[in-house]
Amino acid sequence: MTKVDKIPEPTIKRLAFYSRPLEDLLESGPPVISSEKLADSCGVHPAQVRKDLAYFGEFGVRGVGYDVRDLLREIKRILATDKPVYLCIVGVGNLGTSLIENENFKKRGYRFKAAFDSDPEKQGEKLACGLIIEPNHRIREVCREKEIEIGVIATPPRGAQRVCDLLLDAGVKGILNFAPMQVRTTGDCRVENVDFTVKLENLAYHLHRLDESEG
Amino acid sequence: MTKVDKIPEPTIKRLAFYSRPLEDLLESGPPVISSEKLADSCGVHPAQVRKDLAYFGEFGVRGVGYDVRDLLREIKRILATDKPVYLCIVGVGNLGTSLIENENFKKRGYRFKAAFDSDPEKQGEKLACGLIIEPNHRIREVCREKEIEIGVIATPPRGAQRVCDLLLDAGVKGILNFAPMQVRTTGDCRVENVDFTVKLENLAYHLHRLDESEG
DNA sequence: CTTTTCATGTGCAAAAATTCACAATGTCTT
DNA sequence: AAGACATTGTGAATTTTTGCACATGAAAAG
Ligand SMILES: NC(=O)c1ccc[n+]([C@@H]2O[C@H](COP(=O)([O-])OP(=O)(O)OC[C@H]3O[C@@H](n4cnc5c(N)ncnc54)[C@H](O)[C@@H]3O)[C@@H](O)[C@H]2O)c1
Ligand SMILES: NC(=O)c1ccc[n+]([C@@H]2O[C@H](COP(=O)([O-])OP(=O)(O)OC[C@H]3O[C@@H](n4cnc5c(N)ncnc54)[C@H](O)[C@@H]3O)[C@@H](O)[C@H]2O)c1
Repeated sequence: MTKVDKIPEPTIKRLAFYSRPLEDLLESGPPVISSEKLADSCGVHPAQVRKDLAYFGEFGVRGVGYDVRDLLREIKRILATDKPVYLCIVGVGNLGTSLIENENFKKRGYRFKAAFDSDPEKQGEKLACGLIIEPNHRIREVCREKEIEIGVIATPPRGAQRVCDLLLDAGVKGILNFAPMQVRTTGDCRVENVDFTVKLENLAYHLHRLDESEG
Repeated sequence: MTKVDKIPEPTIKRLAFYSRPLEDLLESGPPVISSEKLADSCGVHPAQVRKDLAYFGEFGVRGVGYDVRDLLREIKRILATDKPVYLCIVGVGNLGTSLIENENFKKRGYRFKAAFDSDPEKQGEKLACGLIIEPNHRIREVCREKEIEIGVIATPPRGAQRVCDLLLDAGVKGILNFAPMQVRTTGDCRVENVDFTVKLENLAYHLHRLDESEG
């Protein structure tokens, strides 16, 4: 299907990145874009864009560029977001609620099909989206029943590993972890960690470097 | 100060990563840790840990390992998070509120010193942390007055670039951007983007790959 | 005091990722 | 129809990052 066996990990990240400006262009913009323009709006090198896309096929027209609509469709197909992806969330606190209510996920085909929380006070509560918060012991059954592929962890770090184990047991194939700790999984479940403080520490480091090189 | 001019970007990211298990160990664990153990709990290679740390000095003891307390202090010093870092947030919606209320930031020395929102309904509202939501036109004055170094953007993507420009004008040196779009800055202000859907798309891609290789 | 043990720090090799540079190939103009 | 032009797709060169392997040095054991 693809030109090489193993696609570089950074390429996958960038594909998702490319789709943002393409979505904007689709609504209001020229129907065609060059690798240079696309690279510009994503802050990468034009050759990088071409090489990334070339792993999966020849989507462009020489001398012209890429058809915005076609390219976006191809990228979505590659990333497997052309069909809905079913999610569940564990931990319906501040962050969890804001994730569920966020329109961005739905727009991109990610659907929350279930929500779990260990707090008995919250169980049974009906969310704006219509979901009812269920207890943790239902994770296995509900995930299997609703064919949930990805679990989102939005609990405090203390409970994260236990929740992770429950999700593994429920057969999810991917976990998006917001708790600031490393969770262990088996080989056939992939974890992506989202840690804002890592990004902040990155900023703090470079701010400081800037001061030094100035002085 | 450091052994080479340019520290690899991945090294900085990992330093932030290393600090989390160290914080846990500090509370309850042995006072010394080996590069192997530390690497294990972060999912990286032991030699990587040693090399990353070696850029900044010799923090370990041969035959023994690293003193947890010392190492954590060194890492915090390197990342410039040994002193408080002042933040402001623009866009106090679902996500913004959950960020402000999150204890994790405070624990690591990040302090929200101001909050802004363009919605007149929200302006003047007092948050749980004591901050009062101010209008955007106050960004410049307040940021300069309170010596805010980093701005957090939590507005819808449409307004993000405008907000970014205001923050630049206010003299912030770093921006943490949660809006799913690329914002443009001048050279002396660094941007870090947080985009959950990129991570989700990553997961979706690999889920699909897994299916393929199985079939 | 000497030997053994253990884990660091690091030069070097390998692997991965990025960028260059240009032939290939399409469109537009005359 | 031919030439000018623009931009892709890609092999090669370069840069960056990772991992190996072992000398080095500190502590513990004998
Ligand atoms: N809020 C943020 O902006 C933010 C930012 C970065 C990281 N995080 C991380 O995300 C996680 C959630 O943050 P939050 O602000 O929503 O916290 P929160 O305290 O508001 O919500 C946590 C929720 O998880 C539930 N919970 C606790 N243990 C559970 C378990 N074992 N199983 C199921 N549910 C459980 C609680 O009942 C609560 O509803 C934390 O780990 C936090 O560090 C949050
Ligand atoms: N909520 C999430 O979990 C989540 C996840 C991923 C990304 N995001 C992104 O984060 C951003 C905020 O998300 P949210 O869920 O909090 O949205 P929200 O609609 O709840 O809040 C947005 C807030 O920004 C304010 N605002 C709008 N334009 C502004 C401007 N120009 N200046 C100042 N304030 C302005 C609004 O008044 C509102 O209070 C969005 O870009 C969203 O895509 C959110």
